[in-house]
Amino acid sequence: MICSVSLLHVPPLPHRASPTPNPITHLLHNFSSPFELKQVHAHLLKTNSPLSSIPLLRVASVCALNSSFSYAKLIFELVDASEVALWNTCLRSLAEGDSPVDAISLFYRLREFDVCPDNYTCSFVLKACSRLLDVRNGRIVHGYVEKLGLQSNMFLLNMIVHLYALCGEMGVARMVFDKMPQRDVITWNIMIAQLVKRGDIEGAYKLFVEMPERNVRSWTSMIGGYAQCGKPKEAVDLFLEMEEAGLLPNEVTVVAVLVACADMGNLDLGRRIHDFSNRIGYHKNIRVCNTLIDMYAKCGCLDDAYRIFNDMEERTVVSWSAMIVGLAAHGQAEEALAFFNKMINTGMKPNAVTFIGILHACSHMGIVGKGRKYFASMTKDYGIIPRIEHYGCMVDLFSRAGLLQEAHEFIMNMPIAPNGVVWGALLGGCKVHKNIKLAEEATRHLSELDPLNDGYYVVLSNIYAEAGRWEDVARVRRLMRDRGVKKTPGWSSIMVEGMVHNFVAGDETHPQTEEIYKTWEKLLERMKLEGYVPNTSVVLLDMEDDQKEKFLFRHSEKLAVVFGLIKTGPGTVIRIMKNLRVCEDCHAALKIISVVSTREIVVRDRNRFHCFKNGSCSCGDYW
DNA sequence: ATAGGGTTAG
Repeated sequence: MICSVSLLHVPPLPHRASPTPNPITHLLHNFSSPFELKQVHAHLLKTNSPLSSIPLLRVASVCALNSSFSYAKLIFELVDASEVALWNTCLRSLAEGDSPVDAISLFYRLREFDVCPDNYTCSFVLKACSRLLDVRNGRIVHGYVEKLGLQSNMFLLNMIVHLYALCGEMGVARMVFDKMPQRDVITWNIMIAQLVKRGDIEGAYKLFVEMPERNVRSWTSMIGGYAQCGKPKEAVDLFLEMEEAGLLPNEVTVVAVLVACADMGNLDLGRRIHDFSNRIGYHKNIRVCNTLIDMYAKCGCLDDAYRIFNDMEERTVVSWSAMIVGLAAHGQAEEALAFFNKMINTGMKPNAVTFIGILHACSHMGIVGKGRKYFASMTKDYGIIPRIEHYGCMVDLFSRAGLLQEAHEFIMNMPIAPNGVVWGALLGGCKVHKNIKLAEEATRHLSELDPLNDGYYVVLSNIYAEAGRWEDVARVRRLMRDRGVKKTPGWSSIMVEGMVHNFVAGDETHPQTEEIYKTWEKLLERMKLEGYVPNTSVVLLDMEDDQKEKFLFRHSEKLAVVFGLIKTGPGTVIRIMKNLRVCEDCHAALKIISVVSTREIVVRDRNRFHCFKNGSCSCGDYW
């Protein structure tokens, strides 16, 4: 009996669609026991089927794994190829199939029956270990690699380093890495990517600097790492450096740098990457488009986000969710919900993030009833178990709407432990709706859950200040000092001609400070004619009103807007980024500025967008 | 034969 070698490459393929639903054919390709094999065998004899219809390697694998090892060997005698090579092919299909454990079992049987593993054998078993995160067997295979004298095979050592790192054994990975007589780019890249994944961006950067040569993947890992850990500036700088070095970004690089652009609101670079992607063809890539949607939405350009979404030939749940989350952040609740309906109608299944967007939209527009409905529907209709984020949205929804008691009860009845964000949402509602008692309750939990977050102390002291309880304000201040908590200084930034200009309150460091304040004075006169009245109650210091006005007029977002008016031509949209939330006075001022300057002003707040146009804001003053 | 990618509440 001779069989054609092409048979060797018939994979087990449990998924293979059989044109004729013949149960025997099906069994032949999917059997997993010698008993089933006998049935097949009997059938083949009866029908006199050609031998070429038999997937020999699968037969051998199943036999070997089911204590008919010698039978398996017999099969291999029929084939004109070396025995190890045949076993290696079996191992590979097992390692890459949906039962990698079998590859490991087969490996041990090979040893039992004196089949000597070679470098390929080891590579496939290591692959199986990686897929299973099985470091125990990995260690054993590592031992064999050394015993077989393969300890200088870079392929294998790379896989071993990768395996240890994947399984969280960074120390061992590092030791193997350090001991390697030679390393290639991949060795370094494996270490860098794994360090980044474990959040050790500094460790990764050290290796990145140290490595003798870097390829696109090395750069991409670092850029992605910085983008992910909230250091978008570093990510962008590295990206520019990479371009300088003459390397061409790939799709993954583009995604990574776009995430950074989104985070820091760097629209200029984001647009440039978009152009580049269109030129080079990356715009056909779904992930690139999803990230572009998010980038544009986070940079305040919903129209552009929508254009990307619209032009996509294929969309995933992420594309839809990115749009919904973006619309929610812009306060366009109705549109967000309309999007959700369209999404459902196209048969797309929403996920947990989709609902974060939906609930976010409801809470920002105060549509409590709908929020409740969606929260219930999420589990009932889509089987999604609410996560802490969803509970946070609900507490925010109730709190903003003034349903503070309900919010409190909701927290007490949560099936999972509330975190700082959840109590923080209640605290925020307490400030808007002036409820000192519940604010104090929230604060009690917050000083346990998130004692170093300055924001909560600030809100509480603001609540006291508004009520004129200055001795309590002083007490909170003391508490902050005792705990070493410092108030984050507010800043606003604006990008002009590719340069970021940053302003803090009362800023006098900007080279054009004088011009800015002069322009502000002139602007202020026109604003007052339009009905602007400074709202000094937002200045929570115990002082005279004219003093307060001085503080008020030097808020960073006002300075940034004035600078934008000076530096950009008529009709240009002014885009501001802010690290905290917009104060009530600035909010009122920006509405009026949008009228007297006939400009659109988009402010990205700590957690949403305000789009000021013709005297009103997209948030509908509910924020 | 060996290395990666997006959306997330305040």
